[in-house]
Amino acid sequence: MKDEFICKENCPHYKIISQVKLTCPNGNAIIDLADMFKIFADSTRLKIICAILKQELCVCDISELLNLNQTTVSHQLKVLRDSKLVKYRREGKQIFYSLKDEHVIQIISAGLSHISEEEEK
Amino acid sequence: MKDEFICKENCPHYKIISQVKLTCPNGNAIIDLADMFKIFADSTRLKIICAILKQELCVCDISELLNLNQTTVSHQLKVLRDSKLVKYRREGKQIFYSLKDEHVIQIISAGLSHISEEEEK
DNA sequence: GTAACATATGCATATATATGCATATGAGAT
DNA sequence: ATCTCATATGCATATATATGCATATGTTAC
Repeated sequence: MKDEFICKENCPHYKIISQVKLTCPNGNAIIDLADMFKIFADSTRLKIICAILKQELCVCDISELLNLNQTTVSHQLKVLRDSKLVKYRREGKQIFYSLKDEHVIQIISAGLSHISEEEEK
Repeated sequence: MKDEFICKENCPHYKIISQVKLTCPNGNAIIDLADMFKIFADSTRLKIICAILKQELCVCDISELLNLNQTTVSHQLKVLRDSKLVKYRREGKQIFYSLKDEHVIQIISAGLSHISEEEEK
């Protein structure tokens, strides 16, 4: 990628750019943030999250409720476990999942309020 | 997908399930929400968003600042335009992009506060 | 008009990932 | 120990999407 032909002298506003560089989150934080949003970027996972938003449910309940294959639910629950968004407890043969903290609710409601405002326009 | 062999009589907690069905966002809202989070789920787009968080920048500035190919930046700006998260204005040959509203900042800071709390643990 | 520049877009490709089948694991009941 | 049930996991596959090259579009200057 040659940078000579890209508006080197004319265009870039160097003073602004150096200011922005200071205030931007650093590269790792950005990647962590993107990884976190990836978790919410799948409708199946979002449905699961919403299902356990207010109470714990076992895997089978979630499958039944959302009309999803048990395998699919387990796969996505693993993703949610790995990203530490859910906790779980065993009770006999069943495993009950629930949300780990309140941040999830904040993130989702921030998203929902954006969506709903878009619809008004 | 046969539903007979899935814990039909033993497991599902039908009363809870019917309650949850009432409180869950409906399918379309979930899909819209997932689509919105998809936008934030890519580090290149997040970088671009952060770059224009506080002031407008032209495409060339963004490429320069983030050390990204101009084509890549244009592609991702198109995604952001299509999802109505950014606005833009032309000034001569250059086009300046900026954020469209405050929701973006709320969503990102909700995400950031989750990230930073995770690190403390 | 043409040349130069800033940005956008079509196409091809590489990479990620969501899903489902088959099967493994782990727990209770007999 | 064996059977059944609830859940998890390995593997294969289909789909989505991020990127870059080549090129098109739109603007200014001459």
